[in-house]
Amino acid sequence: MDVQEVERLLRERRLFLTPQRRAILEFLADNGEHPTAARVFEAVTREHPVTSRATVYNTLSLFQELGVLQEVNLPGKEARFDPNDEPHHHFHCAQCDTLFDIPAEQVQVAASELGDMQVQRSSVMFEGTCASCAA
Amino acid sequence: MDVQEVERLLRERRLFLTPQRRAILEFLADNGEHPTAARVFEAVTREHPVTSRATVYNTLSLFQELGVLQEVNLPGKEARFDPNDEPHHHFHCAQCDTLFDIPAEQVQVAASELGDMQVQRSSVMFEGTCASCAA
DNA sequence: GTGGGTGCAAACTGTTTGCACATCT
DNA sequence: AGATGTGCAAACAGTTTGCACCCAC
Repeated sequence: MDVQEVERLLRERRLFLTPQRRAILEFLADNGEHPTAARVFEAVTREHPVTSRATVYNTLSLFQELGVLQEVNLPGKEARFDPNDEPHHHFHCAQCDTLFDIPAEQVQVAASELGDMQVQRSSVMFEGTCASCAA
Repeated sequence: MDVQEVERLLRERRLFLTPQRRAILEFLADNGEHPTAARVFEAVTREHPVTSRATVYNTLSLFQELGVLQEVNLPGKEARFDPNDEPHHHFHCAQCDTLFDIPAEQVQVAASELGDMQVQRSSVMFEGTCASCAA
């Protein structure tokens, strides 16, 4: 997720890059931790004490529409947001609940016999125990 | 998901096979539609008019603990429940929102370089347009 | 000036919980 | 009999919505 790129997309749609949006954007841009909406809110209010949850959710939805952000859902967990725009998959550690990115090159998915279904995207979720939990 | 098998697992744990549990079980057993909790509730109350949502949720959780049921989550959607105990993956049609099972044999997932992560399960979610929506 | 955007609080949805009563073995 | 399960309603968490005010262009 690239700040410049998002700025361009916003301009293209005649949408403002407000301070709140910029703050959320900058927080996400260099964040590999798949934060929840609550984490984003917390981080943003640290710099912008007056910010509302609604704005955070609005912005997260907007960024999803712009295609620069993806929502990841796990049963019984809050949604996590994933700003990684390289094609990739995920590994979820059942012990510590961390979500890791797995570069697409490291995973091969091959499907035969999907009939007439048109696949636009495929994502793999690995479940298991991460290195530090295994130790 | 096999009725006999679940009965056995319940007995093993000294748990009752109550009429409600049986009704939920039978509804799920031959159901390939990945129903939501609400759909299960609806179906069960058709035969057992007095049944509570709580019981449905309790039972669905119990069945998950027994390992005969899996929850499938998609962003912004209610949880779906999947009684298919053959290893398989999913195809989600973005148009009609249907969730299809894709037998595991039709999909190959190969991962290299997962480091010390211990993979216990992996599931692939395909997103796209199903045959009837494409027509 | 005018289309967005924002904050706030209330609404909403899906799910969980607490508790008295009922049921299964 | 006694553990387990149930229904009900209230609580809950996360998210969305309505609305009045505000701000960037």
